[in-house]
Amino acid sequence: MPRQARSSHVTLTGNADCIHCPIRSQTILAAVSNEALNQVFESIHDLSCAPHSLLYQAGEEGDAIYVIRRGLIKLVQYLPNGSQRIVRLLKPGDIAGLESTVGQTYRQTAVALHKTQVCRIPISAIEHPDMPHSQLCQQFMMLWQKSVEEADHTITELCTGPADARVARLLLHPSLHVENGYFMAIGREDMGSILGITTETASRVIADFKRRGIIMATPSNQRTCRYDNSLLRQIAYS
Amino acid sequence: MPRQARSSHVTLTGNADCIHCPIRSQTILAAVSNEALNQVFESIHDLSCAPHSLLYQAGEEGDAIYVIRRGLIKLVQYLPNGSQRIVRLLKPGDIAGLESTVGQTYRQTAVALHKTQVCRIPISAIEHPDMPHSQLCQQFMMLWQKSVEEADHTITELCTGPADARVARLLLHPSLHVENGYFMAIGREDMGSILGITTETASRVIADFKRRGIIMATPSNQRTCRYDNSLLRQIAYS
DNA sequence: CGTTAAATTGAGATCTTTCAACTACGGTGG
DNA sequence: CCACCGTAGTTGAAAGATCTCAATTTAACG
Repeated sequence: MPRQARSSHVTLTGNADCIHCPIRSQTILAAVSNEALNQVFESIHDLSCAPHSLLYQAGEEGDAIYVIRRGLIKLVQYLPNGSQRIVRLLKPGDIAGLESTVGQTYRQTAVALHKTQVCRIPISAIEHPDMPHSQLCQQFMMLWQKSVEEADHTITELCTGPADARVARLLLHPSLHVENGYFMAIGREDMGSILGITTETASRVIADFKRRGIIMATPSNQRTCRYDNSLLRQIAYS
Repeated sequence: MPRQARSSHVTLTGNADCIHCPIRSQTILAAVSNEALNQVFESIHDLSCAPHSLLYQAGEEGDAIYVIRRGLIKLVQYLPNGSQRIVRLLKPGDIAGLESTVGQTYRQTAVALHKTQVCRIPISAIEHPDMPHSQLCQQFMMLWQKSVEEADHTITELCTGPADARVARLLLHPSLHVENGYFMAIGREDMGSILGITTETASRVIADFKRRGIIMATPSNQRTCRYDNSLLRQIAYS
């Protein structure tokens, strides 16, 4: 059963400093000139999200997109029967709430998995007359394409095959990858919601992987885990 | 194991008659004036696809999009281990090969399920200087959004829960819906590939539905089936 | 150090797959 | 016109995987 957010907090860090943003070149704002950016600058905000905090909820009027700068966001969809399913994981560089740019309400609920930093860019900023629409359009197309690809990847890799293969593929997933040989730790319940298996099964598979030495806890950092790439791959792709 | 296409044929019916096309208003060409259309007209072709024929294959250079006019198309993705997974079903009005508009190779293989008619619109036509780029851009955004939504729907509804609920949700899916109370017949193997279950399980569930009177064959038309909407819904959403 | 959430584990019930056999159907060629 | 053949669909039985429910352990945090 879905649990309600408890200590959830989204705090306004302040105005975003897009001009000096180190990852701007990797976002949709890459194509926007400093001059244009100055026009919309004030409406763009830097947010800090505590674990379990909500960026937005499914059904809300979509008035902004969110660029993930740090951490992980899950897009959760609730089913008619009350259970939930995680549809996508968003990592730094990804964008949440794209549907708001085509006038849609948010399709899923966006929840921070870890402590997360995001940039909130209101639709009004995107549609500002000084913004380079044609270039932005190209950028958005690419983002859409990426979303579809990611969703298709979820269907083919994370919803297919036995539980151990799914878990292995999830651990190999780029969103969880931090550096070579390490991945982000992720709760068993979330794991289950992504893979369409129960928490217990996820736990059993992970426990088994640990026993077999395929993954091992990193004592120094609780948030990451070390793994044996080739063994994981073998399990993931029989 | 994936079977190779046998009698597969895609035949060129001739140049498309976009000007008189009855469904043009529902496609991306809605926003294109007759004048602009006349410029690209010759490159747009009307194709007739036999069952099992290929529109394009995964990995091919994407040089056209395909508007489905009649019939059903499946987008199939092959997994490293050789098995296949159907990622999406496309019905009349949908578009296959959108990724070609952003310079990508085709991500999946597009195969006709039944006898199908499509319109092939080359990228060159879309990018023709006389075409209304800004409007087309809007249209494409909506199409992308629809693709993502469809993919997410597949994740949450067709890859989640017990086999009977999945089958029920598939039968209720808009792509299979022909008219109130009827849906398109679909092979058990394809069913399995969409739902992530085996052919046998799909067959058993369908046989069970038939015995319980939830669905019944339509004697007059082998291609469609009648169903009890409320019973199906009950099974689909416990 | 106590409290609470998360993770783990066990055992039995349930569901799905696997493998194999069998049936129904539609076309083909004699 | 009919026997033959291949494909798709169906069914059974046993093995295997996953889920459920419940108990327990571990970790996290004030």
